[in-house]
Amino acid sequence: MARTAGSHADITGPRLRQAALHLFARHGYAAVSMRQIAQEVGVQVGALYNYTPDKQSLLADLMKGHMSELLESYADRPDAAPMDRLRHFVEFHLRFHHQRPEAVFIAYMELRNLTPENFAVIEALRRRYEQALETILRDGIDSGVFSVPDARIATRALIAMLTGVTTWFRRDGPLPLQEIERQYWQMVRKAVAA
Amino acid sequence: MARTAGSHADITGPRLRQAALHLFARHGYAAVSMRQIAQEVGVQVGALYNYTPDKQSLLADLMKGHMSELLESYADRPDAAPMDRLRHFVEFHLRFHHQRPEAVFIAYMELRNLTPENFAVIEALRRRYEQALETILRDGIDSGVFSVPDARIATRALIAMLTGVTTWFRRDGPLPLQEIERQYWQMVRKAVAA
DNA sequence: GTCTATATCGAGATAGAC
DNA sequence: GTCTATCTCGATATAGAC
Repeated sequence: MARTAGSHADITGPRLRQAALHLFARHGYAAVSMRQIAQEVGVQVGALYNYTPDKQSLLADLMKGHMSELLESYADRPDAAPMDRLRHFVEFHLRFHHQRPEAVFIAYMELRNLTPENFAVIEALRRRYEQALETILRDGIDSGVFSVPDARIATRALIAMLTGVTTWFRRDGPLPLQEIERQYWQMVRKAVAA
Repeated sequence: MARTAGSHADITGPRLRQAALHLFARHGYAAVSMRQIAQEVGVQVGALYNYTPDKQSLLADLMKGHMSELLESYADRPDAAPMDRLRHFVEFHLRFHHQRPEAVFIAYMELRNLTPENFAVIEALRRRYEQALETILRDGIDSGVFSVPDARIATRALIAMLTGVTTWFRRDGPLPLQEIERQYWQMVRKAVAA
């Protein structure tokens, strides 16, 4: 089974995605060139276009992949008590985002650089995720364990707070993730408690 | 007092800053060209360089101006009760940021596009502002009215939550700013209360 | 102070040989 | 599948006339 010299279909694809993720997160989509990405991957520019039709698709695919994975990974427990579901959401959110800081960063920094069509797709996925938290809050309000004037606003406030962790948390910093989880959970719990 | 035909020193300067603010916020620093800015201002590209040595300085000046204004506008009341000071901070933060959504957006989206020297300056200003809130929290912890495990982490959490408002709040939306203030204050107060 | 013209560079993307 | 070479375009920035 002779192969064409220099053929590496199975590894160049993933490497391209990884390099783009890394560079987009670090310098921003608009500031990164296909040439830079090619260098990081270790191929020439032309070769990249075997794996993506253009730069925009590269960004859109990264974001769609991230958001899809987020939604697939999250599993609500509609039968559990709202307080337990909220705690589960907070832990899930912090852990999931902690494991992919670059994808998270891109997902909310590069929305402006999506074409309108791609933006609509990402926005719909993001909205679905927010709905998950909003539902928990509404259920808790209905059963009297939570007290917030507007579940929609509280949802946005909590997600902004939780996602903000990725802007400063460092894996090799003084605090373990578990401690961050504990402290954020305290604040979230108290903020919405009845 | 004859003036050179086409001379508009006094208005082109401010217009340049305004156009850059608007375009950077909308499309991102790296995605905006000096040509676009010139078109928005209503002059040719070359004329812009009478007002800024280069594009980077334009960004840095906008950010420095914003952060300086933020720090100058905020006045703590160190003799007041921590709870009152916290409330004052929350209201100030929401109102100030509400009045300049574009500058706010740039201030935390374009940090990556600053040269290391400019970044250091902005970062120091940002740190000083965070310190203002952190001090309030520490004083409140000392006097027993607040209860959070770590004032530094709580500071970051609260600022992320409050600043997040600018990503979705619209002046012409269904909710007045006053209502937003009320709801966020409730959540902040409860989150850090003893 | 603004204009036109231009120098210099690097961008995204494609063609065709291997 | 990757390479080299290239097309086309637009970027930042500057020079010199008005």
